[in-house]
Amino acid sequence: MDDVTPRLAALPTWLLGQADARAHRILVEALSEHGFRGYHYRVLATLGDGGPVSQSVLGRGAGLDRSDVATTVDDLQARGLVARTPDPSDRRRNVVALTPPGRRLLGRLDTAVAQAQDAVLAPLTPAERTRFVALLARLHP
Amino acid sequence: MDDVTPRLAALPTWLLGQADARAHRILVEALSEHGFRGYHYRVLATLGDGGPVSQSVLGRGAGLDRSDVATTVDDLQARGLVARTPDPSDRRRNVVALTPPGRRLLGRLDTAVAQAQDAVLAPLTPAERTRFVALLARLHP
DNA sequence: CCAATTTCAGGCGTACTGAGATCC
DNA sequence: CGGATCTCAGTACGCCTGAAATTG
Repeated sequence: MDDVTPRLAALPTWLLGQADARAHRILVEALSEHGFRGYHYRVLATLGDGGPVSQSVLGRGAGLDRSDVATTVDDLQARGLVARTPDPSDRRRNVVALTPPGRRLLGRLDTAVAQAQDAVLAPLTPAERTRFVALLARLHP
Repeated sequence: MDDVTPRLAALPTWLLGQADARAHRILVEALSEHGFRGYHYRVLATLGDGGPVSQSVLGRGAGLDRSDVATTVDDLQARGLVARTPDPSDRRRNVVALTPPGRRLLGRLDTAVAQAQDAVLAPLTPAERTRFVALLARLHP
């Protein structure tokens, strides 16, 4: 993308958006080859880290709106990748957990995502990647 | 966002997406206070830099799809901010140009965007901002 | 005939809002 | 009662595709 106009090219947020758009495309491509979208991976990854949780906790961890958690978990449940069971101790809650097939899938998606990361960061040297990620992490307070 | 789960927090693309989502929200907020969206600003900024151009060139410069250029220019034309005239030398083309009100508006939007930038980059020192932007610029080959 | 430009209709994915039902 | 949780319907935005009409 070398034909970015001067004014836009001078905007950090524009650069950020461009870089994220590229990363997003590569990531989406990697996931869609397996038949999934970003929401699916975020939910699976969050469950893989945190174990069975309520949908509200799941949404906070994965960065999904309360409303989108429901439909995403629906999808994953229909494919047998997560189990949704009412919490006996608080019947307002649904407890969502990875199934064994879900955990196996998560492993494969992790590999695909790792390869996508390398493609995204390919223009940077290892030292630059470290600095870049550190600055990124500082960027939301 | 300190409750990001470990697996996602370890992904550079995830960090990139988070940072961009925050920048995007701040930018959208700043523009919508003036009654405009991202597409509007991108088109105005591109016209402000490059002068009158055809819609295809405009779309390439602003990073808009061919299809969205038409409706965005429609919007701006209806508000009297751009003028769309057929190119006499190639009647397939529409030449789009800023009107005086459009140029004045662009100045105000530039100010609003500049303030949004500062908000986005606030966590970084000036030296860090420079390094960050330089790394970002390297990130698409 | 082929290529470029514009326009139209529409889909997909992410993000969000409001309202209602259920339960603590 | 207030407050939390989940579900559903609907919206907005950015990004993209396919097809048609016009012109070079």
